[in-house]
Amino acid sequence: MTQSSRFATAVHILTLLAGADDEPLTSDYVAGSVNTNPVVIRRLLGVLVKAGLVTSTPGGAGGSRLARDARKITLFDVYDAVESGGLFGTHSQRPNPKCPVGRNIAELLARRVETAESAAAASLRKTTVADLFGEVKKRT
Amino acid sequence: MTQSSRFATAVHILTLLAGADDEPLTSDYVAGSVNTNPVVIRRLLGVLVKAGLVTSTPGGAGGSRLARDARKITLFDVYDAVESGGLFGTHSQRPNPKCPVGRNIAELLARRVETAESAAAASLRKTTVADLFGEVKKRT
DNA sequence: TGGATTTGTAACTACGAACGTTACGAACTG
DNA sequence: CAGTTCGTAACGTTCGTAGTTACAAATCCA
Repeated sequence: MTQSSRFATAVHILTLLAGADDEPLTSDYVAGSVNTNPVVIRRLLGVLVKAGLVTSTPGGAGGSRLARDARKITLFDVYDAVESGGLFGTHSQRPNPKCPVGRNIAELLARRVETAESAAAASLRKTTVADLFGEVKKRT
Repeated sequence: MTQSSRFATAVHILTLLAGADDEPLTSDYVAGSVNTNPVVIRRLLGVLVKAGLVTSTPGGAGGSRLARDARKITLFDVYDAVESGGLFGTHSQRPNPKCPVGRNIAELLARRVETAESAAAASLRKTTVADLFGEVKKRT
């Protein structure tokens, strides 16, 4: 499992921005909804800016907004932006190359893992931030 | 990402056992191929025993062997046995319930995440330990 | 122009997970 | 009975994440 909360938090942030109708939201406001420290939010927003999903402006009346239509931001885009490394862990030490299994297992397993990750990615691509915000609105 | 090496190591162990033709392998021998400490292997073997994938016997001429045919052990079985928790992390703090997004986002996201995890699980079910050992043998 | 606001980022602490290691009792074989 | 091996407890190290404080830089508005 990706055992950081970055993906969930990033989705939360983007859903908030999707509902702000292009009004900039401050990291303080977002932190209030996520229930964490504004710096944690700003760190994550920095990554989202680099990924081209968000724009931020400092100063009075500053804040962050979506860089593009929420219908064009999929959950995979979000995952890809904020999580590094795959869904599955790999060997921590290089296995013994003198053993036939040790010499080959990492590569053979990596193939299957990549296939599984692709399947998960395809699934994540089916939902957009706009979809999530739409469901939130329906529940209001 | 599941950032432990337990899944990869467990697959490695089971592939070794699959090639042992029902001869018991010691944790010392397995540790030599995985390139780690025997206790790490025994800890993992304990989990695999509990999951019904492996049997172990102590004493001289003891060791571990597969509890069932390697063709009946899928990568999902292995993952499920040794990794707890999902592929994706969740919010570390409960979001603010006074905010419509905060109140709903965790549950709405969880649905999509479960779907993605199911897709990955289905993919892992397509490969067995016997498949991996077969490919190792082909490369020998 | 000057003060207030907000971002961006560095630095630090706290916490928990994973791994490696040592140690030793229990179980089993020959 | 001696030797082997597992099972497990205990401990230290390392690493990533989250939270916090602090402050410079950028921007807006009166």
